[in-house]
Amino acid sequence: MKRTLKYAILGLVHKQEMSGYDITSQFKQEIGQFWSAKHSQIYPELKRLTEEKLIEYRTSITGAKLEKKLYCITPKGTQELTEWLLSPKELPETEKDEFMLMLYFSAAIPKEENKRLFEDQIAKRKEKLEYLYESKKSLQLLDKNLQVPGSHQFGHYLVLSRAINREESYITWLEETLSLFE
Amino acid sequence: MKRTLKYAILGLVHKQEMSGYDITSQFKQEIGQFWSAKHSQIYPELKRLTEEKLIEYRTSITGAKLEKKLYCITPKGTQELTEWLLSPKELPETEKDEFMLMLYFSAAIPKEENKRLFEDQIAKRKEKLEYLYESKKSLQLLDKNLQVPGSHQFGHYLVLSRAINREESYITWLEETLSLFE
DNA sequence: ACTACCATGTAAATCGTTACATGATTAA
DNA sequence: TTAATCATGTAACGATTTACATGGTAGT
Repeated sequence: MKRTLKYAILGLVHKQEMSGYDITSQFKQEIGQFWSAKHSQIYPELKRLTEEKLIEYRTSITGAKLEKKLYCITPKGTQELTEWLLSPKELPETEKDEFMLMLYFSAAIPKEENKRLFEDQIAKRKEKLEYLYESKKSLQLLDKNLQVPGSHQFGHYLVLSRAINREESYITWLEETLSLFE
Repeated sequence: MKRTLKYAILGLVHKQEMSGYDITSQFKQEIGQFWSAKHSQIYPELKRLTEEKLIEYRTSITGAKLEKKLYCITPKGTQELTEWLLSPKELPETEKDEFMLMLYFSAAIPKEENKRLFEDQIAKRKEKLEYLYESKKSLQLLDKNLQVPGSHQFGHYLVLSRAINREESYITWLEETLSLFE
């Protein structure tokens, strides 16, 4: 009875009118670091939220025939979104990480293989971090007051900032731990 | 076709003979920070792995009638476990975090409410961190050479160490970000 | 013409949680 | 005797992914 996708969609259409395709695109942007869904999950959820009268849509035509449904939030939807936003969030008991699961059993493989796997993971995380730095740079060009609560892009800033912090601290730990093998 | 639970179970029964109940208990310990499953998912998976001849079991009786099935890994199971351990792990596109999803939309609620939610999250993460520190302390009493690769408890050390790093860096970010609101 | 992208949906399978269901053992 | 823990399973539901399925638009 958590229905987090429901609130993710309500939050997005609260910001502005959006199609299912637009929501799918958003989950490929910054917020996708912390929540996402495939279009095959989004379209049925949009239908359900419409039935629940939390959102509604108008139809817009692009070109000659291409139809899209632009969803916006209803007052009832805003009410439920606000309640969710204000509710304290419990910590998940488990934050799954396949690499760490592997490490837990890594006594079963040779030290050299362990080092190789650490190096591979560090390279991948550094690549992702570079991409996050670039995203933050682009965002800063758009908005000088980025770090001020209430600035237009503050939500974007928060997720990028935390995504960077998450990667940086993971990489630091990987590097420090790899050095134990040397 | 990922079947991560399969490898989690193979890894556990590779360490030592174990019942479904024992596996469930393990997921409530350190490794549960990075992977877990409920018993309702574990028992069917044990059945499946047995059919696939990756594990096998003997029956043991406690007291007068209480039966338990003690599973161990087969050579075929060890083979598949090793292949998985040696394979580089892709980064997940999304590492879900409901608190961060909320923050992305938090422009919709008052600054004071934001601060309250940050403080709540910091308190919860600090409480968890204290528990992790205590676990590490207990582990250090068991094993002086903890931080040496190859030490008996090295797998435990790695997961605890990373769990602590993860909480510490999250808390640091939360505190720094909260200060932007002041 | 062709490619990348826009746009929406459904079906099937898998993964994961909550609830249902039962019974034994151990220590206070 | 009663509560906590040991022990194993299934059923129903919900969440998520992969695959199936179709067609339009815009730029080169």
